[in-house]
Amino acid sequence: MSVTLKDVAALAGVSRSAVSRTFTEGASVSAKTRSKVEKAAQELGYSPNALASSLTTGRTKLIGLISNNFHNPIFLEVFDQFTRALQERGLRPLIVNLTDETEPANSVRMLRQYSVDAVIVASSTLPPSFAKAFHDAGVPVVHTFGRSATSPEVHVVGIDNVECGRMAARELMARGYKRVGYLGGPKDATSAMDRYRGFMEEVEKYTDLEVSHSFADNYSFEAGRAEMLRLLEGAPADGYFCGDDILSIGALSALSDHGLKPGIDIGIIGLNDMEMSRWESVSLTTIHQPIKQIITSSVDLVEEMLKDPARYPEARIFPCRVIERGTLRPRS
Amino acid sequence: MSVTLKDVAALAGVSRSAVSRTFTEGASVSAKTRSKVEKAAQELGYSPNALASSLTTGRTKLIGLISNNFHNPIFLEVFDQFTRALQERGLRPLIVNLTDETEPANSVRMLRQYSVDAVIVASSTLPPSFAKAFHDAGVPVVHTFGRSATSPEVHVVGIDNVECGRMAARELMARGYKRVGYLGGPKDATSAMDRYRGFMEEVEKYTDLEVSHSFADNYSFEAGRAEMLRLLEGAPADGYFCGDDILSIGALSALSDHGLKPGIDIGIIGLNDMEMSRWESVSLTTIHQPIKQIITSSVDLVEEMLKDPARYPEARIFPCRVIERGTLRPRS
DNA sequence: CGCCGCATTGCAACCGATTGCAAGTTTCGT
DNA sequence: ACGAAACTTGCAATCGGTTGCAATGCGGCG
Repeated sequence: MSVTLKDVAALAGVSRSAVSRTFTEGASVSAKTRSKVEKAAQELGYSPNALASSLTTGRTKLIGLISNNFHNPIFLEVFDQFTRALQERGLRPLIVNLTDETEPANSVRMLRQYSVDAVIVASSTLPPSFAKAFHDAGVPVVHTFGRSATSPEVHVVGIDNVECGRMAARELMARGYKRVGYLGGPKDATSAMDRYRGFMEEVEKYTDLEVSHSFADNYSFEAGRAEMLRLLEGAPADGYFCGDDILSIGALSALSDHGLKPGIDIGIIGLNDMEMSRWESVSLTTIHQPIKQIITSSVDLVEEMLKDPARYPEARIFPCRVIERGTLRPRS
Repeated sequence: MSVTLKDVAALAGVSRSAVSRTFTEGASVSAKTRSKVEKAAQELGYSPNALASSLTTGRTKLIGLISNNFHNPIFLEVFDQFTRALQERGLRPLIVNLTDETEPANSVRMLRQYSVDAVIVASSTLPPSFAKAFHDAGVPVVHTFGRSATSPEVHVVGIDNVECGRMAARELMARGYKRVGYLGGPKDATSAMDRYRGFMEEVEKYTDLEVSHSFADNYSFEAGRAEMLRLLEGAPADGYFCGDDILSIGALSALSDHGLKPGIDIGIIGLNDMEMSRWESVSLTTIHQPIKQIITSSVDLVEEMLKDPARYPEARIFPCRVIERGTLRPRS
């Protein structure tokens, strides 16, 4: 079928080893043999079989990329960045779509069958135990957007969600909101709970605040919208921290249904600063998360793990900052 | 390092062949050996190395998934569908992000190195020659969202873009628009040109129309918005066919900047019917493209190619229909 | 009881590459 | 010109599995 090492060796009149060596960095081949081999390879249209070589080298350059969030537009940006960053380093993303599945067992088995060199868990909702399962199975793993910890069990790259919760609370208070609410992602999402914790921690320092909270079914426009519509049925707060931009945008849509103006009637602050939040018609005040750096850093970390698999687990936490646009009233 | 066939064979006290056979469908093994092997495998946590076996079987179950569109939110839906459909069939998507690259040579070489069983080119902008390059290299390929043709050189699954152009034109005319415009994707995108062709074909049948056209830099919100802003500087048309929903949404944002109401001051019809188009604040009248069926059908086709690689190229074209929402005035 | 046929099993070659080792060839200093 | 050091090169084993083939064992039948 396809042309192999042997064919090239035969045509070039050298041994298979010689061919192999001309295609591996830093092997000992004379200029003469090399050129003979290259000519033959050219002629036959040969390119080495990466999987066969992985058998002996133990490296496939395949990286499992796992996610469970295919409804939040931010993930298009995330995939774009990840796939490019990996490609630039000669690594290949093998995607696992985890929708409707929370058990790691299947993914672990599957990715081990394909001998991935490492795994990236790109999810802000999965618990640390998920990534841990790969670690336990001997597969190097980094959990991007994962729950940060002072002594992580696996590599984590992301933000301090608790601190973001505090930051949002402080921002609402600085603008004089007195009836504040947290509208978070699903209760089983670690990010939703961490942001909630930070938010509550901060608002509880004050006694003149009326605090409420609720959780959307998932991180999506529809869920954010539905939850805000529900809140508007009763007595809503006047300032909300929505745990994610796409929830915020859903919530904004609900406000608009009720003829309420964001930033005037009700304040909203999001988290992520995704592309859409900058759109004129949205203009969402939000907490910026440095996605690009997080992803670059994650892939850096993957490379370092490949060099030293026993590397001690590390948490890389990036600072966030508030981006002021139009959905909160001015600071008082 | 990891546990292999040999380890299991040793523990179970059988030959390596026996172990291999218990893990391959329909091989001849007695119940007794099978259970011995299964017990040993269980104990050692063995799972077969898919890549090693691919060496002899010639099947990796790896499918290259190539795209160059990571800025259009519709592609999040596309990736979701593709990855799930492939997984359900036991196939693994190996992603290639083609941003800023139009030459197939690199992708072909890379995917051949990884011995993918087949390739899916998911792009409405790449020319047929791109997919053809895989075919020529002996890699089965299906071009999803590709340019349809009566005698395709490779398998194509998608819609008839020319017909969609006509459909949009008819729709604008049925609603009494007289100064009509096409605001398409980039000029080098096959879909943009095909839609343009159909649109012009239809409007040129009438002499009482004033027709204009322009092309955005790419299929993105920003590009659609920028192009519409530019048009609004001069004398805009009163009814536009935007070659894609995300362009439409960008254009809507531009209208809103100028205080213009879609459906009242200027009509807009898009194409795709992506999730966002249904959002209240958008409510885009658009041409629905049956994404899910297209993707399922593409993956079906991949499976059939695996069975019969010499399969004769086929075009599977799905019908589209207009979804009426709020950005065109009522039919007159 | 003997023979036949079938299911099961292990041997060994092979898939496409890499690599340690030893033999052969250069290169270079003196 | 000679010998040692440094390169090159091919052989053969190996990576983790698969599979054709021949050998083995078994049951069943006459």
